[in-house]
Amino acid sequence: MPAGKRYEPVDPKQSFPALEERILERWRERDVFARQLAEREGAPVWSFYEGPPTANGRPGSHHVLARVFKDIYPRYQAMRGHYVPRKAGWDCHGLPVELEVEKELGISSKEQIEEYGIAEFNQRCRDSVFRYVDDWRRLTERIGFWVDMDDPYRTLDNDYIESVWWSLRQSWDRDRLYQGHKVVPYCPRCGTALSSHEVALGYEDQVDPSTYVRMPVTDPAGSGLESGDNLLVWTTTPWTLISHAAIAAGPEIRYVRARPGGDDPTDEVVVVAKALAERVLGEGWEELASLTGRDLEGIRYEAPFGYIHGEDFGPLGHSVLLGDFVTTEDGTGLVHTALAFGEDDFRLGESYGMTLQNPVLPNGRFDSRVTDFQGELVYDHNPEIVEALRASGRLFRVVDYEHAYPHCWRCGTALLYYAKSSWYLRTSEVKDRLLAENERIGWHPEHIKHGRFGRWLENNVDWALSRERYWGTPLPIWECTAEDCEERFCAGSIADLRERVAAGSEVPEDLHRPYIDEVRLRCPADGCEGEMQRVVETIDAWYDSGAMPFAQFHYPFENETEFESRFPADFICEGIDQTRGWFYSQLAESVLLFDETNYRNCVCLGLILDPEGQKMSKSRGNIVDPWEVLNLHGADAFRWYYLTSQQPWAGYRFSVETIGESLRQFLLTLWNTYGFLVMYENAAEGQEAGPEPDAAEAELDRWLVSRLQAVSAEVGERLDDFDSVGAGKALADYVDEMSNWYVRVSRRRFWEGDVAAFATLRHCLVETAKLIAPFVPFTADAIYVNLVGGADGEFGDAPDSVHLSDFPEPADALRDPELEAGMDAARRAVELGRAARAQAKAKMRQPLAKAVIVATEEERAVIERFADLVEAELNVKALEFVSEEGELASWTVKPNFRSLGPRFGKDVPQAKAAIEALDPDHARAAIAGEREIGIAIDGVDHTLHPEDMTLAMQPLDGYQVEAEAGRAVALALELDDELIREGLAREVVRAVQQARKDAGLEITDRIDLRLGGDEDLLAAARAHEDYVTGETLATSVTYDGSGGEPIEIGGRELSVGVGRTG
RNA sequence: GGGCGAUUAGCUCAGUCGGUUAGAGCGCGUCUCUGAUAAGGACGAGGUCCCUGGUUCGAAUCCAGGAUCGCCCA
Repeated sequence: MPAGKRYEPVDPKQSFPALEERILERWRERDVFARQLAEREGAPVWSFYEGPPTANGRPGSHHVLARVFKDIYPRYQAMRGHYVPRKAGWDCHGLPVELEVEKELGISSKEQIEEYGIAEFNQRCRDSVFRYVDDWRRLTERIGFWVDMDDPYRTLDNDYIESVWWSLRQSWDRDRLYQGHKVVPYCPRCGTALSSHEVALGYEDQVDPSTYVRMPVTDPAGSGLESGDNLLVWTTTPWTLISHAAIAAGPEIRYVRARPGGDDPTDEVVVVAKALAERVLGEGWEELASLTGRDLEGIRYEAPFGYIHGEDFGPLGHSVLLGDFVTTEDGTGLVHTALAFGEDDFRLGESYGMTLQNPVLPNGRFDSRVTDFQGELVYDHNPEIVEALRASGRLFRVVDYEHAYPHCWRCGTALLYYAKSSWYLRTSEVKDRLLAENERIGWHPEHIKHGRFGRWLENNVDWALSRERYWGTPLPIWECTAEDCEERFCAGSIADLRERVAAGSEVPEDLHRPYIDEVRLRCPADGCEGEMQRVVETIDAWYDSGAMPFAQFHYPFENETEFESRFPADFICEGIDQTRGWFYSQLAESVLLFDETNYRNCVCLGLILDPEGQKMSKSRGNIVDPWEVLNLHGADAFRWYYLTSQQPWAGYRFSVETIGESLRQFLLTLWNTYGFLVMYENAAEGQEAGPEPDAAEAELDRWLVSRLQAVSAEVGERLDDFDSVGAGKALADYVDEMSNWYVRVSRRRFWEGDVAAFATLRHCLVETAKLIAPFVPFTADAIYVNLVGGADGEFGDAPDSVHLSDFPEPADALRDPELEAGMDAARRAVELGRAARAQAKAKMRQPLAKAVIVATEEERAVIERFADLVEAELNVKALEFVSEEGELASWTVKPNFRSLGPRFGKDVPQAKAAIEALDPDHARAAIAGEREIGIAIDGVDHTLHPEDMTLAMQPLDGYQVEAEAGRAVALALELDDELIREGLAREVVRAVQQARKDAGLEITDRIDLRLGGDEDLLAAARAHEDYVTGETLATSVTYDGSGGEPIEIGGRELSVGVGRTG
């Protein structure tokens, strides 16, 4: 460090937003982000995947949260020497985009979209997804998120789509892409399936007939039932009974063969779950036999309606099957199953290989098989169907039942759960691999692994990939249109299409609908002359984003090395709501394609709430606009708040004010410490270079450097573990120690221009700037640039930005744990002394003769190292130690339960009593290992170990002392004339300093001092004239009272006149 | 309805694989210190660690049930 370096003056009233704008400008000018990347090229890659947002809305505070966490760890790892490329991305497809455009156009159905024109509609979608991209860029830069937004991946680009097609073709080749059926919420009026969030919009209460139906057994199949026994089933949608296919029973559920009770007992025999028997059969029901669901499997019975025959469903039609989904929460424990109208029903049928029968047309009306209700809306005829059951003697009971049922949010029609054909990815085939790879992911928080995410994976079902929509990646499957040909083709590249394109057709510029729909291919089947046409579906936009690990590089068509060097990612980070979204889609695709997870660590983020715990939303009007925070407090305050205030997945309750708090507590403290150093270093002219940190002599300096090593180690470990909260805590503690202890007790050394103090504080601040750089990149760089580069910006061999430097490595040689512990003890002694002063109402300015410190021998030794410090802080002339039991203190022995518990177990209370009754002197000797102590419990002798007890000093009653566990400080309160004079002299100094301040003098200005007023004060000032003039930089002093404002000091009057000299 | 999580001071949150006397910051009150500070320090008020049971010598911590809130899913 060159001698006499001058620094840019530091404005103690610095506006952080303005400072950050300056730093941003400097980053731009010097291209710091690009240089950080360039300098690390060739180093080990630390890979980050950016989960793409959609830019069709303005970014909000929750986006700032995500982007701050996406910044800190890559920034840190780059400083750790890794090459950390950060490629931005945009999610462009999907239903939300379409809905937004529909809203703009004032339309709300597929028919209307098609009428409007798919080409025009998609063009509008394309325009809409980048509508706010400039807002995103501005915000991203302003909050200091370093990500390459000049070369982002975009899911709508042809290259991206081609990579997605390649991946689908991979699954196609492995027979993992197939067409199947699925039960979906479906609006029969709009003719479309609804996504889950659309369904959630439309729940309404409605009343349905809660209907219990008898199904007489025809073949007990060895179950122990008899023919004619009635299986009881329950449904709230009687119209589905027409499609009744089977009954599901829970394999572990206990069922009873029983006679109903109630007012009107009959002889009939029914079968229900035992847990529900009383509710269904009434009080007084009679159990005839008990059996499990497993026993019931295979029983055949007569279905309530004959429109569809049992055998039409396959061999198991109209028989009892086992289903894990059956509960005894409601109904009868025997579940009416109609394959086409329920998720569970459908899957049960699938697992038993049943044949789907669906007598309901896509318009919600019965088909010709249902002769009595043909062409009628299904749910209009529940009453007639119930009546028909009554007439045939099958109705056991019917009551009104009110429940929430989903309706179409567009038209209000009650939805059907309806089996539709759809394209699937066979993810269930790789379920075990998904679970195994999940084990390898470092989840933050940990419980996601086996909780929310693990559970979800365990229940994995095949991914319903297709959507009958418009703005999305087209499903690249072509089908032959020839009558008898069932040939299908899955394109894995644009070249695939070019190779097969039929005469008169060509591959379009834009791979989206409707252009891709026009591409016809030659059918490859032997002897088939037909042409192939694309299926109409697009794919789930989640698949797009999940494809980013490879599609962002247009892999495998190019950039193979880039893909490989960055796969898998070391780190991803998104909102916790992505567990079933991006976290899943990526993992599923990577396991399908590469048999490996594509991310090693995942940090989950919670929700942003207002101070009342309400979700922030436009309609509530409680949104915190990120720009408001940025303009008022700055990005670093925002970042620091998010990164350190609490575990990020727990969610945040915040307001603009909350962030001001984090600014004051941390950034301002640091800034002031830094400003203090710069002010004094600039003031000390012609200073020499101070010693290197490893050559510091003063214990305080060595302490601050030692603590720096400890903090560097801690922060590094925490950040390695994605724990910004823990790291931030360590940093905040250190900054507090630096400011409120080191600087405060070292003020005199700075004042006197002690180069060692300058060097130490400068070194520690520069290193601290490096440590905080990933958290608060602006402030960190501001401090670093000034302290290292100085006013003339000469960096020598050092990098010209903190973000180009290496993260501090702790140096064990500079650590001194004993010193740290000693300082701790000294600080505690000071705290106790201050408390004692407050208790005694003895002002700090009044010097006291001595402080008596009660401490053990070991503590005494360490505190004595800092005796001067403690004396100065307590303003006492001397320290005295009491370490023997005596007039001030007594010993007490306390049991250590941690050690006693495992050994004594139930007898701990007795051991406790025995220990507390010990003679303290004996206990001390035992702890010192000088003698053994035995205690007897229930006639058994035990020897106590030294760690079984702790010794504490207890101040004796009757002394004005402050005490905490084992320590105490007492103050001598008697004052003699000399002490009083000294106290008064200090009062005078304080008054003069105030006068200097009021007169607007610089701290280095020399003054002529004129004092007048109370004789005692003047006498005290005279007696300590060197002290008074030295402290106040007075070159001359008179006591004639001429001029100056009178000031009142403890009932005495003092007039102070100050005038700048020369 | 299911899964997951949360519940600790007026507010925002810590609380180390169970150790007996539960902490911090902010806010509030009293005092104090101050030529780095938008600050610092001391003291004080403020707690049924959501409730009920259980396990244990010992529970904010572990288990079960319940309540409330939130997220995800239906």
